[in-house]
Amino acid sequence: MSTDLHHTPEHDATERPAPEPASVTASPRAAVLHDLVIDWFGAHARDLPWRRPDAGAWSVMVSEFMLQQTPVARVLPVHEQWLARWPRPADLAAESPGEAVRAWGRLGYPRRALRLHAAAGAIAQRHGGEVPHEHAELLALPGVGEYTAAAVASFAYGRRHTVLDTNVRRVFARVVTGVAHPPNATTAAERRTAASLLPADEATAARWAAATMELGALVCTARSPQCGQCPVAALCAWRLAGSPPHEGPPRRGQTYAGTDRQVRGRLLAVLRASPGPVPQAALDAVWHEPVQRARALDGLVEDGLVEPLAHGVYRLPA
DNA sequence: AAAACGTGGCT
DNA sequence: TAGCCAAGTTT
Repeated sequence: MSTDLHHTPEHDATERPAPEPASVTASPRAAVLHDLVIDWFGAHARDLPWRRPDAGAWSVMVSEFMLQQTPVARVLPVHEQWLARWPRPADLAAESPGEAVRAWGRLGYPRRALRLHAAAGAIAQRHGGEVPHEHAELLALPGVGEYTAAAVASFAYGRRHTVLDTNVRRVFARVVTGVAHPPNATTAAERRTAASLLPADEATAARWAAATMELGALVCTARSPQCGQCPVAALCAWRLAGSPPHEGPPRRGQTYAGTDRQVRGRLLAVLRASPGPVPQAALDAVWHEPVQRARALDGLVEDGLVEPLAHGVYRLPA
């Protein structure tokens, strides 16, 4: 079946200080896979602002923060506004965190705005204003986890990293493992698969990362995969197995209505809409239940998303 | 390691 | 309609 797709483990550049193994001979099937997906990418990749030749590392980094759990279509306009307003990390760092939260708009998970603002500050202070090249340095920035560090290093600087996001995980689950969906949490086996398939050549690896992600986003989608358009349908383990349905525990579901998250969202929406401080009464109006409302507001203050002023007045953090 | 953390479009 | 899903990170 697909066993020879992953018989030549290579090292992820995540372990960069260690000597890079001389180009291990990739299996012929892996090489074919690389070519098919990368060629497909060349013909079908979307023209996204953060992928253009003139896009800098900062543009890439802003996009990666915004794209965490948020669809491309919603990110596009906000990303454009951010880059126009804050063309460099130092520009954002010079603003108040509250302005970052306000400009985040309705992208969701506004703590990302706070973390991106803090990351910009760290970049301005510790990295001379330039987005760092090293995976470890990126990982040390607030809001940057394993995925985002690899994505920025790979997409912005062409470095060799396993970029394992939900799209890539799904592509590998199907093409390599032969199942409909990846596990709920990333496993060591998935990391091994990704590492074994990572092209030895740095530039090719970066291209492969973007290409597999795009394939998952456009063709090998979660709901209704377009296998008829897939460049690797002929060697996809899942297809060859007859496209069996998902087995095992139900996929991660999220409840929202009635949760603290919903209340937080409403409270913050009021704060964002107001240019200045907001009286308690305006916040009280968003949710009927006082205990939950107070808990949500406390949480926002705790997170640094809201700043309490004297006598029951609140605002976005200055 | 499980759960919290927003928002909106699609089926 | 109700649930699924979207380039995850943090605690």
